[in-house]
Amino acid sequence: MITIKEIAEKLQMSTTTVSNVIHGKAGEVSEETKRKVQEFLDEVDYVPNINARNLAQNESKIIGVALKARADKYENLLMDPFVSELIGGIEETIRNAGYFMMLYISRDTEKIMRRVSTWNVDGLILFGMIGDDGQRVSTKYKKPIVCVDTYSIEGIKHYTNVGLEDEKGTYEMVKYMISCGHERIAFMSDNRTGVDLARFTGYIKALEEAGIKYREDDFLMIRPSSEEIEESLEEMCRRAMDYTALMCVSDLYAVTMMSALTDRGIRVPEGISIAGFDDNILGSLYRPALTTVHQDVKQKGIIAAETLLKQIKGEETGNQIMLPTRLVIRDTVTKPRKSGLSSFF
Amino acid sequence: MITIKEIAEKLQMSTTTVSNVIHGKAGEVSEETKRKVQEFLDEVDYVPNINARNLAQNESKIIGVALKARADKYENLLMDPFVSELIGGIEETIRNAGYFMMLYISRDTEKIMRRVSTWNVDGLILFGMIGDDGQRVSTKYKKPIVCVDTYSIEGIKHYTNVGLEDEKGTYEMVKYMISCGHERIAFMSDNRTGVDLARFTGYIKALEEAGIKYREDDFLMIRPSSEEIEESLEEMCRRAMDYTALMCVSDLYAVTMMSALTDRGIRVPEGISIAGFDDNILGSLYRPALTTVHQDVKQKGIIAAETLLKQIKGEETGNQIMLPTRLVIRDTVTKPRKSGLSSFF
DNA sequence: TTGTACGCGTTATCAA
DNA sequence: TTGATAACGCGTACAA
Repeated sequence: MITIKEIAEKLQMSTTTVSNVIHGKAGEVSEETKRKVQEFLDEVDYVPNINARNLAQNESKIIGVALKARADKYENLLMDPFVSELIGGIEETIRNAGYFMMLYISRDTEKIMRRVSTWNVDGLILFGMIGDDGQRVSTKYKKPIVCVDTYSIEGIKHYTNVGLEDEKGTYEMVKYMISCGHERIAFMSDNRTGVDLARFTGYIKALEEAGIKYREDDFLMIRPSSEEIEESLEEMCRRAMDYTALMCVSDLYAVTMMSALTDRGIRVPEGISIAGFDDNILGSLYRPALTTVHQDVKQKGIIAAETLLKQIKGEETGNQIMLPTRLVIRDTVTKPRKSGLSSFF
Repeated sequence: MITIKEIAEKLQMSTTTVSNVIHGKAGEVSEETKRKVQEFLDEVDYVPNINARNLAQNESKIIGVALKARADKYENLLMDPFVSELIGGIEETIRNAGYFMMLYISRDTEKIMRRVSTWNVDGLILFGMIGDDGQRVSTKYKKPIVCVDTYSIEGIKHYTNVGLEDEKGTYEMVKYMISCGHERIAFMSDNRTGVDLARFTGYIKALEEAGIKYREDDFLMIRPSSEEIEESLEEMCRRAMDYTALMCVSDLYAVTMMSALTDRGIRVPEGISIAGFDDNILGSLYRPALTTVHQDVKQKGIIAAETLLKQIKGEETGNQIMLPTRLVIRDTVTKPRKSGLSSFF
């Protein structure tokens, strides 16, 4: 690793001159020396020491991306197609803007913050925060922050959330289900906070609007941990049979349920209609193809990164950006079956 | 961001003492001052500046992870479940060892190298390299490198490849197909290099061993770019009908083909048997559940990271690590249909 | 146009 | 047991 100092020595000139050439401060240096330095630079393949540069300039050109994993979900957060697509969008945008991406995953907000502030990253993108996580972060960390899909950011200043019309998405889908003739519609998720809560709210709203009464039983709470999943699926399938349609909080759960139901001899949509949310590869490749609520996840990542870059430049960005959803009608929601499920056994 | 210097000032002592307390050099400092410093440290929530630390110690604690995207595959490389699972394994291992992960994606080896050497990362994990990419990288970049799934690393020194028994995997699967009674078995992939070539070779080997003659037509070359995919799938389905079984190079293609065939009224496995390779969520969730060759992708990531960390510590690691595969027999490979496909129309 | 000298925050050396 | 001081490599204000 050759240093500026060494180069200056070899070339019999000052470090300032070399540095100036490197940074293309053309006016400050003669053509002659410029050429000489440039040649030597190429020859020895000089790469600056980032640590020294960052230390001197007090910036890092690094964007920190911190994912908070939920203990009960996926052992490997990146396996979630949603997460990887999101990161893909972020990475691409950051890279094109000349920044680097530091990826960090943890279940523990404290740990995340400790690590993140160790690296003096120029900005932060947070995903998976719940409750007052966001606030705790933003009081500790004074640089630009953009959150993705966070539903608890009231009253915080330098803080933008990139979210989705979650409520509207399920609202429209459930309304569509009702328009198909369904009256007994269950909702399935693994929790009732944040994004999931918003989607649930849309479901409730559509039911209410149609004069359908919601009972607590209509919420199917799946337990996705690998030890419990089989047992939980068994319960989900049993309970699902009381309904003619099932609104799932994600494509993953929708497809998982279709598989589980198929294994138990229940056909979709003949036995029960199912809708998902996300519109990812899981649902589009499955047969019957999944009727779902579309969101552009990559776009979400791009917007999040762009917003953060703006903030780093000092621009104001507002503190809520809502991306639209769109119904994707495919083959898993049809008219309800006539009678009980008994005909399917 | 409070610094050691400031702390030392406030506490009326030297930076050395503070630094010693931070690093737990217990013997060097009295209990009394140790306690005093520790208290203050907790109070102000001190976090070290990594740039300064790295500068002083001449290391970065960063592992670069460079993914080379193929132009014709996925616009968003991270959407590939394989890639995200791999990265998940790497990230976890790196993090637990106190390192950070820098993620960089590009199609251009030169660009990757330029970026990567700017960051003086302590080591490099490369994925997706083909041909002499690896060599070009390793001549320019003198620090530890670990490649994943690279098939062209002969004669390179500080270089370890973490691969898979690709050939053995398809060999055993095709052998299994043959044992089920299949004689007309096609192979499907989108290229014929690296990993795909190895898997193809296993297929050929199994055919030869059974005395089945391979014709060039038996290789179904899919074109996965989004513009061509529909047309290509049409062709794939048409050509697949000449066979009783299809060995796909990945679960993604296997499931894609099952969907496409289903859409055309061909049932799997009644109409045609299909096997995949990878054993990811796509195949396990699909119904009929996919018969496939299992590989532990997360483990691959873990091994790659562990190997790199060893190299960084100066240990020798050999230059080929081969992970095992395992047949996962589910529902998509059965006995061949009796006659032509006409009975299915 | 070029060079000197200092600061960035930390760790390490060596003297007190 | 503590403290001064010198590195680490780069950028830059200011002097020459």
